Amino acid sequence: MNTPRPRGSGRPALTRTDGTPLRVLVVDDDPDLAEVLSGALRYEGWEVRTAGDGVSALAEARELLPDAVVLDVMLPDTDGFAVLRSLHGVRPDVCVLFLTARDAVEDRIAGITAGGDDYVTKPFSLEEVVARLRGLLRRAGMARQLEDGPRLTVGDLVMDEEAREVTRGGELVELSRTEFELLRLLMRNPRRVLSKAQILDRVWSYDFGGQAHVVELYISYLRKKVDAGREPMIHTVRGAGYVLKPVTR
Amino acid sequence: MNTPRPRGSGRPALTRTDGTPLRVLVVDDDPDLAEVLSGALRYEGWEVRTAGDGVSALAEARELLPDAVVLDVMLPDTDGFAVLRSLHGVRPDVCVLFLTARDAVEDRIAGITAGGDDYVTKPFSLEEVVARLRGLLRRAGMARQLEDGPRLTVGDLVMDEEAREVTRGGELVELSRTEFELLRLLMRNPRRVLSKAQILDRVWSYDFGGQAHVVELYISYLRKKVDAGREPMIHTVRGAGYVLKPVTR
DNA sequence: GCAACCTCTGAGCCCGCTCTCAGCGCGCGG
DNA sequence: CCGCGCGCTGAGAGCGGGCTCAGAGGTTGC
Repeated sequence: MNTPRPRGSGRPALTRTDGTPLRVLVVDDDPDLAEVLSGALRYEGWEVRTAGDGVSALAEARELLPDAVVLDVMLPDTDGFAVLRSLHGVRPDVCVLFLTARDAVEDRIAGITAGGDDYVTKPFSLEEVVARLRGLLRRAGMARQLEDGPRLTVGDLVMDEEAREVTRGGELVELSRTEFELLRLLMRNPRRVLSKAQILDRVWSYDFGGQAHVVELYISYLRKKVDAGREPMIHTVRGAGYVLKPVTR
Repeated sequence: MNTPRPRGSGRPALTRTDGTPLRVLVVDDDPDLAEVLSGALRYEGWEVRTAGDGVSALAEARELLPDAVVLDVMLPDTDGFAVLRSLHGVRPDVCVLFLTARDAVEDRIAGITAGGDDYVTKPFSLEEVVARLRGLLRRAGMARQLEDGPRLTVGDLVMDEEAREVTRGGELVELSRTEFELLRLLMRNPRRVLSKAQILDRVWSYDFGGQAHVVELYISYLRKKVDAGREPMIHTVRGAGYVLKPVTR
């Protein structure tokens, strides 16, 4: 069996119920942003294509028949509503994740997302986009691997993404938003060393100007809450980064 | 058995007694509104089609043989009541939910709805449409899952949707209309974090221009009535939204 | 026509979260 | 064994999310 594993991932490719990889179309008029997004999604196992405006998005969509679309609301030509309608015309069950500026007309977003669709405000972190997209797919029951539910488990550490709840050994661990996203990244990459730069890229929004120092800080917060008094699961690899490992005994 | 689960909700798909998904036809001449409605209904597990006028509505109906129809009374070509008559010709037991302007001729509506059908006045909230439609289906005994009755239970919190009655620990909790709808949304998504935007989309009418601030306000109202003095069930997840959870002990 | 209620707006406050800075420990290389 | 630098952590400032109160406008019912 020769399933072409997407580059980089280490994770098995996301596949649909028929075994073919999940397809996503990224639509944004900023080519840099589109590139970053498509890179991250490819890394996650998606088959990705991009478009820069509404018209070419539709053309691509007709050809690709994507399972999901990441769609900037502000496009040079069309408006989000029209694109959405056309997309649903091409494929009624397509999942759409909107990208929108924070103070952009939120009222218009309200309503667009009324179905199963979702949105993320700029500036966003890659982890957030990836997680939302996974959420959409899971709820749509499209991906094989995701059908077991929104649970993430490493050792006795369990994360329920929908309830935003984390427990270790059955005990509830309360986390802030950033702590939660950092831990999610670690849990989705167990036993793999992640550099501070990688972490910064995925957990913090792309326009974050600060130093990699915050990563250390948040790792220390996580340790206090997750490892507190217990056998540590978060390990420092000096000069390389951090790893999350289940306790081996 | 491989029934393709329609997108949405993590709720089981709405199915008819023979196991196939419930079918609904949405008829409205405003394509944006039709899109929003069909999105929401698909999310709820319906198989949806749309039409923009009376003639194509009939054509679609003959093909789809829908279990229910969401029907704007004001159509460009025919009037809603003529469509209704024809629909009943296609399928006598079809459920119809009318959409109508507030000051429309209420007496005519009243006459129609005597037959078991229902109506909602514009502007409406999606939760309202969805709930009414569920009510129709339940009364018609068409959906499998709904046969157990209009009761919604989370912990010691119980909602009777038809009687519009809520009790916590046996004590009656009196709620205003908006409070009721907000709580219903929360109760239909227990243990799942809902963002303020999501809540706004579903509980407030689609033309609501205001800020997400109202959601906070109504959450605080709900807390005073539902959580008053008791172990809290409504929880804030900072930067993410709100969750309703049964008290864990 | 009045009273009660409901809904929403705006302002102000509080507090949790995020991040900066600084100092210290400790591992590692010399 | 010493010194440097990476990593850890405590303190604290600033910010912004979220809560509450007060009140205006609208609607319903008497």
